[in-house]
Amino acid sequence: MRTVNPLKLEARRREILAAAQACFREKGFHGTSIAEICSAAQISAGGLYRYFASKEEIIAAMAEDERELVSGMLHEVAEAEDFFSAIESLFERFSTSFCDRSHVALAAELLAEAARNPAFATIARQTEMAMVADIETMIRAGQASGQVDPALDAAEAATMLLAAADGLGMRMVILGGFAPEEAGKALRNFVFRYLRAPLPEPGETRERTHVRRVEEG
Amino acid sequence: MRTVNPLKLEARRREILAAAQACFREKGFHGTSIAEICSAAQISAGGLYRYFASKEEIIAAMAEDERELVSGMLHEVAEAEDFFSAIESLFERFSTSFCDRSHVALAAELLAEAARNPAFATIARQTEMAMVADIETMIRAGQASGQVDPALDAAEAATMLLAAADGLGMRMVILGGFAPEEAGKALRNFVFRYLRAPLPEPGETRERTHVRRVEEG
Amino acid sequence: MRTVNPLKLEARRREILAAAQACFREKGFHGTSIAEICSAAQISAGGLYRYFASKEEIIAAMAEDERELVSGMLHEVAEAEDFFSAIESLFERFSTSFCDRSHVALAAELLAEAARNPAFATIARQTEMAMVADIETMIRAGQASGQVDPALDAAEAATMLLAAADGLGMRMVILGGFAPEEAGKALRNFVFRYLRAPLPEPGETRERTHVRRVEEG
Amino acid sequence: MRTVNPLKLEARRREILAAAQACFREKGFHGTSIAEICSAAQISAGGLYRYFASKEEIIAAMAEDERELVSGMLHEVAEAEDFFSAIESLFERFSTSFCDRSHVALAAELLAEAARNPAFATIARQTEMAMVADIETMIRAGQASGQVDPALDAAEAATMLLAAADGLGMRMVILGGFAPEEAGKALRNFVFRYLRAPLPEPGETRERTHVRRVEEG
DNA sequence: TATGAATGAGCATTCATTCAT
DNA sequence: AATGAATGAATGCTCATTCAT
Repeated sequence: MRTVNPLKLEARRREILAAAQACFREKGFHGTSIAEICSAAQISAGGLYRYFASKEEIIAAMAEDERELVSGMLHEVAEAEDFFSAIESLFERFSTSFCDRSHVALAAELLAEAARNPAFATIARQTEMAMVADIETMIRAGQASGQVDPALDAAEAATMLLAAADGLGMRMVILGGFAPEEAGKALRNFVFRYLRAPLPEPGETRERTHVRRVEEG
Repeated sequence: MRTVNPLKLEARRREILAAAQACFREKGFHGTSIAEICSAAQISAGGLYRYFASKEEIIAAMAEDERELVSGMLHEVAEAEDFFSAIESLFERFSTSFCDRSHVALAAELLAEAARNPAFATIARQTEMAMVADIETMIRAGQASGQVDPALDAAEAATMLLAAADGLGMRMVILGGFAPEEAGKALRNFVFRYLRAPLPEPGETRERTHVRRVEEG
Repeated sequence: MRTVNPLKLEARRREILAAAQACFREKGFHGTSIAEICSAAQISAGGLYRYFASKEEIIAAMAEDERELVSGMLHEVAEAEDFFSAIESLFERFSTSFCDRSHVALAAELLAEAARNPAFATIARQTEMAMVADIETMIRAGQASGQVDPALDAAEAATMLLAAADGLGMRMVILGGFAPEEAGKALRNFVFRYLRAPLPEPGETRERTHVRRVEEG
Repeated sequence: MRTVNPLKLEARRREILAAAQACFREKGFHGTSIAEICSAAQISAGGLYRYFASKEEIIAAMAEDERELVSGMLHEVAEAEDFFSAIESLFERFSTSFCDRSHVALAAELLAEAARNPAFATIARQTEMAMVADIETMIRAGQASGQVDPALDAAEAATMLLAAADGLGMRMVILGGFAPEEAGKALRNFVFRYLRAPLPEPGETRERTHVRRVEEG
């Protein structure tokens, strides 16, 4: 008698997911058929349905995978001892992985789907909350160290930061003639201006520890 | 009768477009069938195809309509005599029309489509360029009047602003429990912090014409 | 009050027919839409239906036109005083007008249609009968003059001749690599061999007026 | 189950093809819908498309089937030891299988399609070439045995023979009142007259082995 | 357990024909 | 007499999903 091997099962599941992701990136959710995923994952249609109950579930699982990946990365970044190095590391990741056309296309599609489908909305919300929480932590650290304006609401600022990065990423991909470095510079510029602690009022003698001014324009 | 009536034709076209938009808002591009649009527009399938060559063309026409609407609105706003009143007017519009769930869903879907389909990408690009141009004008006016940091690159700032508004709007809709006023406040807060002219260095005696500080948190 | 001008009506009808024929030649019956014919004939859909009750009727009318043309031509040829010059003239026409790809395509399509549709079959039959009759006349003349074997059934031979020409024409167009001159030569070769009077038996003293031998191979 | 059964697949494919052929024979290519074929083959629309990529491919496959059938038959006939028995066998087949109205209708339609569609043209060309080759062989044998005029170009004669048979078959179907036997007789008459070796000139003493004269008219 | 053949509703699109004007 | 907008049934084809083996 064959015992079910849950590890092998999980491994196969991840293989399918990876294949699906590759397809989705290339052709989008609506442009990818189950048959194509089956081909890519070297599995039969019937077989695939032992791992996922529907196409929607595949998309959702993939989205959740992505969520864990991004969340993990962010969490890691947020644990950097210093606010400054954390934010720098963040920029780097942004330029590195967010520049990919297919990644942004997928994100946009996921967002569009989430706007209609509660199941996806839940996943998106969870991702968002986790990310906001991590960035919020970073910002609070920055506030504690005097690098970030203490008057800012950390949660709001975190959301804002994500929103800006998101919007910029999409513009980068859709507008085409828009280099990743430019986007990176614009984002960095925005972050520092938005978060910066105000200059000390005349007479005050506070250390200038706040986020350094960046060359603009 | 002999005379072709281009007005009536155009009117019918707009009716169909409006019906299509309503369908798309409710169920999305992929969730709406031509038959549904026909039902909504009270026209037969064959009739519809006298006005549009394909479903894609309907979507594109609708997107362009939206483009003209938004561009027009923005242009109007940008022509306000004063930077401050312009930006206030902008916030108001943002809260009023961008709050609509279906509107954002449509925008997200369009974006997702634009990431794959060059025809839509072109439309999106044109919209974006027109909007950036108008906001750039606004920002330059603000820089001239000393309300906006002259060190800022106006075009970059305009793009940034749109990106942030976009990202925020989508978060508002997808995160659900996120009130328009909060989003509005967050956006306003962002804009003023991002655009504000630096405080005069100690010793300088410059009028404090820059964007007033807003209560935060 | 406008009087109906039957001449003008007939003229317009022929214009439409000519336009339709051009379309059919280019794209075939099934590949041509009424709308295309309307475009080509510069007439509205409604207008066209004042002249013809259906698409089928247009095809039929065109076929009948063709019939009259071909019949007329053949009749003219058949009236040549001499069998030999008649048959030569026929070969020339064959090479000239039957070589055209679109002509053969149309003929093939008409034949296919006639095999299913009695209305077309009738037209085809009439054409055929008229042509057979004329060629029969020619052959009889040839028999009278001793150029054609008197033992031949003239009607059968006429049908045979048409069949061979038809089949050869289609092969020429469909097989492609097959020059009109080759086809012409093959046809001529066939006709002379098929029709030729037998050589006089030894001892007979008959003038050698029969169809001259053609160089073969 | 694990094993793919290519035999069963092929069998089902042939079933579908047979059903399609029946439909096409009855109503023609354009008059037969995929739904009708599905009904006849007892298969769903989706199922059918597992075997054929398009309606066109079904027609093409059927045409190729026919090609193999006819080619095979001809090849068999051509291998007869004696020219005379081969040609007799051919006439018999012609009368037997070419007499069928639906068969000729199909052939005519295929020809019409081939005149416009290169894919069909290729198939038609291959069929033709195979048939010509076989008949050419027959004719050469006849020339070797002195039954056929050695002056004839065998390839040309083979084409001519097919053309005549084709044209005659179509006339038979389209003209309606035209019995298979008459057509058969006409064809035989044609073949013998066309192929016959010339009578020996007076003085020559050659055996009269050439094709025997047939009673005419 | 895995296969892949089969399903069948659903889709966008076409087009000969009609008819109010 | 002529227009051209409108019809609507029909078409070829797709694809997520099921199930006998």
